[in-house]
Amino acid sequence: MGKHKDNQTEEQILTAAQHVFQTKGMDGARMQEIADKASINKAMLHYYYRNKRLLFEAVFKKAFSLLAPQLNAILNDDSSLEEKIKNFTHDYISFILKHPYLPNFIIQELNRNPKFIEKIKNNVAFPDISKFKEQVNREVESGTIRPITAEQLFINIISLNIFPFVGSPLIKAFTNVDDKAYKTILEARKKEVSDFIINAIRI
Amino acid sequence: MGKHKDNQTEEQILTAAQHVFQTKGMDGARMQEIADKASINKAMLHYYYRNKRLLFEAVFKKAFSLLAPQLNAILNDDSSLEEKIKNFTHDYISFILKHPYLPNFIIQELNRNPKFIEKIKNNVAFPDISKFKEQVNREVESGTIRPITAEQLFINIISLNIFPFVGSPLIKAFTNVDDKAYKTILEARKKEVSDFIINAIRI
DNA sequence: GTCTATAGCCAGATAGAC
DNA sequence: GTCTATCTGGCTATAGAC
Repeated sequence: MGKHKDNQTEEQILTAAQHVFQTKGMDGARMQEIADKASINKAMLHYYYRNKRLLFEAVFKKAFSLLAPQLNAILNDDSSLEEKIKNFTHDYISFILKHPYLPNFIIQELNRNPKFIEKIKNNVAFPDISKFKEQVNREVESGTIRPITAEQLFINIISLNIFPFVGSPLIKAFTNVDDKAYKTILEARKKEVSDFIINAIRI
Repeated sequence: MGKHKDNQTEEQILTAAQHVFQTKGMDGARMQEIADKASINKAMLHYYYRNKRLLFEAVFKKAFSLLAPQLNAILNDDSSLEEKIKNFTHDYISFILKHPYLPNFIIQELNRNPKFIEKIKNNVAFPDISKFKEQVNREVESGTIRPITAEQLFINIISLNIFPFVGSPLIKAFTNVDDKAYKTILEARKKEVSDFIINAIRI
């Protein structure tokens, strides 16, 4: 960003690239398709981002930096655990309903290249679990929730929130619901998920 | 299968293809790499499977037909709901620990091409949720578990089971654990997940 | 900054000998 | 059935005019 005079073209490219990479993946994406979507020609892509890999990384970093703040909400604020779970599931599902492609994109590309996460750690605000960990441990010790490690609870929370988006084709097929009905189910999960978790850890 | 005289070569190819497709995906996989892994040459791949797409589909169907029976365990047997959840989470996590690449492969390729599931439905035993649905509804009506729709419970169960594998690079990074420690966490989930679910739905 | 034309490479697929 | 050699197309990337 800011290296060139015309930020508008740069943004156009990034938006087009985002769309193509997120639906086709790094290997399946075609520079020509990105150029067409951005209403420019291939040469411009290279002029602005040098090569396909760098363009991809720009898209990935942008996508990741949209997701990270969402996670920090549950990890690093001062509300009670129950409050946090309620707010997080509601906000997170609302957010992903607006960007349904995001979680799958991130996960797919991290699985393709796990080392990639190291590059990201240096570039975007990276969530930190330590505060959440202390909070969970405190509540377990004081007996206000059932015994559970912070890691397991964290995994449960993000599994229940993220998987319904990542695994949607699978779930739709198994439950035999169409796109519209599935959207309704996801909407209901804004409340359903927090109820489920809170019941699970309540004494 | 069975179209050629030499089933051994066919199996060799399928195993090699499985490995390459599951780590690189359809677009990232190279026929040359598959040939090398199978200790044959590229021409043989085409002789046995005609083209890349058909080879991929053979691999995908085989992978899917490994997963489907696992799901039927929770959907279509006669044990109690609590029993089912216990058995399923334990067996499923044990199974995936042996095939950790499987869920991500299935999900990744279904997201890349959602229509693909239609082809699968005709070829492999496909899980059916209707029996599970009746069972959950009965238990909710009789007041033995908290009110929840069968679809939401089903989504919760498979989310808690599958996501920790699919999202492992992400979770490892957030929780700051290495591969070995993560394996331990997954082992613990054989019990952790069913406890969590049963607490969540218990009155 | 933006374009057209093209270089250069690589991967999937096939021909044809054995 | 198995191999080597090769075709063909498509894709990233660049050269160079404007």
